[in-house]
Amino acid sequence: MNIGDVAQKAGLPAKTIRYYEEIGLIRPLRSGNGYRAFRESDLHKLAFLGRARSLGFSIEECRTLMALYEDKGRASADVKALAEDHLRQIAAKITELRAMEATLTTLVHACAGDARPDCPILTGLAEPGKPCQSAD
Amino acid sequence: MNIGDVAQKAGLPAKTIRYYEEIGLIRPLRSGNGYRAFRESDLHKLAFLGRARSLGFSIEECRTLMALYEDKGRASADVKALAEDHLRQIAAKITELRAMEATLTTLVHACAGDARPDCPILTGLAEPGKPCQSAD
DNA sequence: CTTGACCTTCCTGTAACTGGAAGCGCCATG
DNA sequence: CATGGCGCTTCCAGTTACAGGAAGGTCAAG
Repeated sequence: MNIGDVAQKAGLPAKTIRYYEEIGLIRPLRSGNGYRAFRESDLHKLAFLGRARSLGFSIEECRTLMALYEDKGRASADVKALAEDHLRQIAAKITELRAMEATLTTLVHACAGDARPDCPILTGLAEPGKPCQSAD
Repeated sequence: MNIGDVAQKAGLPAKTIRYYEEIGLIRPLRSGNGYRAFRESDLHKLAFLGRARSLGFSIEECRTLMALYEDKGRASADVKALAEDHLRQIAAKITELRAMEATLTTLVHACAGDARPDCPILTGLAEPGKPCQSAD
């Protein structure tokens, strides 16, 4: 399979696939003409990566997940720990976003949104009183 | 005021303040020794920026907000539109994160998390069936 | 033989900073 | 007066996970 085929089947851009090879997540063979020659196993890995990425795992986390996936002697506890850690990160992000949403919603509701210049959103940003955590 | 003072008062790293000057968000004066000389108005702007950033506005959105803030003839509708648009982005992000959270939570609950290699998390990632949207 | 789709590599750019090196200014102490 | 140490300066590199695009090789069809 050439890169276009796997890109189509895995639902990933060819650019991304080349990038994944560059950083060592996959190691496709090469044809005589220099084209990448993907095996079924490469496609399988790419699909795995695509799904892991879509769940928000970072590239490095995906690398670890792939290693665990290929290690037939792994302990499921290791996988679970990684997933739970990631889940905590997701939850934290949601909490942060909800705080932003709440504050901003309040400001938006207070704003008339007409042709006049008076704007509680701007004064809310200008005045102290709401440090509004910016964790990450 | 030197940069250390405003960094302290605005709650922003000095590095960030230099960066904001570099991209034209602020224009502090300079003392004879080459040090940045911040006025109260600069500090005020930095605090404004810090709060806007903490609400998740991008740098470019902050630039627009600052311009609106300084335009005494602005229409509050313009500010509100920007804020509402941002609010939609936040809501979309939350929705996306919640979908990830739900899927991953299901997988995690199905995983024993012991010393055995059997792991529903890995098989869930490996098998097709859950495209798991990765919008942004 | 040419055209066009597909492939290759390489370089640049993104957002919003962070870290660090090299070097000057300023204040205080010995 | 010399020296230390902190604070300031600029500039360069690195971060994440790719995307865009240029320049050029390959392959099948007409």
